[in-house]
Amino acid sequence: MSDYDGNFMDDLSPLSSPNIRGLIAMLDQNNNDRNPISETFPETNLSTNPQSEQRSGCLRESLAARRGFDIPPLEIGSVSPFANSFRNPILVPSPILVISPGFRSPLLQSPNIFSNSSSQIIPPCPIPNGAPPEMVQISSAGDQTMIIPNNNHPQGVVVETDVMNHISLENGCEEDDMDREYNQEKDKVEDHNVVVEPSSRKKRKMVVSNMMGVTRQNGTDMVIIQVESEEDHPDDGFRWRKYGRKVVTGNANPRSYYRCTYTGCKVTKHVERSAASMKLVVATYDGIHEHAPPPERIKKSGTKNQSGSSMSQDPSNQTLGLGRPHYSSSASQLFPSALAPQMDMTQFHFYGLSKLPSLPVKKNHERKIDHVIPDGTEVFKVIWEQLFG
DNA sequence: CGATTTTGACCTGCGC
DNA sequence: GCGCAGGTCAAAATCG
Repeated sequence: MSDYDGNFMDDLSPLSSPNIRGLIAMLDQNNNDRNPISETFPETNLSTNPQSEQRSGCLRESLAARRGFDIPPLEIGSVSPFANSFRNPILVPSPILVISPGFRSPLLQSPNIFSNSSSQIIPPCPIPNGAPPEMVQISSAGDQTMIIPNNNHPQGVVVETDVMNHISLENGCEEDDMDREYNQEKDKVEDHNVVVEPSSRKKRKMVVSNMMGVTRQNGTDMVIIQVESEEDHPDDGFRWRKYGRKVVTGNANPRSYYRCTYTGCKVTKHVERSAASMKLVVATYDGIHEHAPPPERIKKSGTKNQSGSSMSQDPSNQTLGLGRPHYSSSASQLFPSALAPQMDMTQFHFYGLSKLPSLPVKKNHERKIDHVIPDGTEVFKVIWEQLFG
């Protein structure tokens, strides 16, 4: 039996899993004079399109001024060297949070930090004063949001954003007042840089956002994660059986469909290479594992993991880190087990990571990944510092 | 021989 | 009603 099987349930004591309401109350106490994130996050998006930046920027500032806060000016150069490649006004640049091989972050594994969020009304989280736009937003349940200031990360999380392109097309997804206000005004702006037609019910379900987000949608258990991986099916700790493969429109790379092989588990996922970059694998998880990951199979030396179904003894292997955690991972080194926040990432969406309009794929145009998080735990560390630091 | 992948056919929902 | 697209089924093939 693995460490995980033996210990992880013991780590899930109520005290070790402060609920989000409590977390945010703590934040409020520490950040009384700061703007709530729910009002702030539209400004976290950056434009890389000079024209739309000009127009949307004015709108953004106008809206922000009405809300009583300032928006720091954007320096394009501080965002990403390939930000300028997104200039097509009808395309939404994909958010990029590049997670390197070996990613098995507690951020993606702890099951409870935002648990039961759909039924709660959560006060908005504050963010630091003067927070720059280069930040990773973590949001949940529409009214739960965390933002990770990008520049707090020692190596800089790669986040490409485009000004206020947060368009929720979720059927029944509630916009907050500012979003609604913004979208109404945005519609008046010609040549705004997003055109997304909700042409079907499935498409309506998607949320287009150029920011990296972690959000749980009411009534859904879908998570979309994009990672850099050479493997077509990166290890996520669970065992999967492939049951289908399909080429979908907008992506020449086939999508593979997997089902969790655990008896009774109905979690499915599909995995495809990003149309924008062959380096990126987009995994969409549907459902929540109600079981622990199976013990890791012992990989015989010299044999390939034939199934591609995610079992490996090699800690350097690619992981997506969904489901419940192996606390033998670096997570347990970052936090004492009793403090390690619990969050099941199958309860969140990473908006805009896969359901975005296709990016232009240019031959000989290689999108450079200039910053890669060496270990996903760093992402969580940043969140943790924001919450309790 | 069991587990897993492959792949064409089929099903379902949606827009027109 | 038809066509399209996404998702699933299931028999055959493959692998260890």
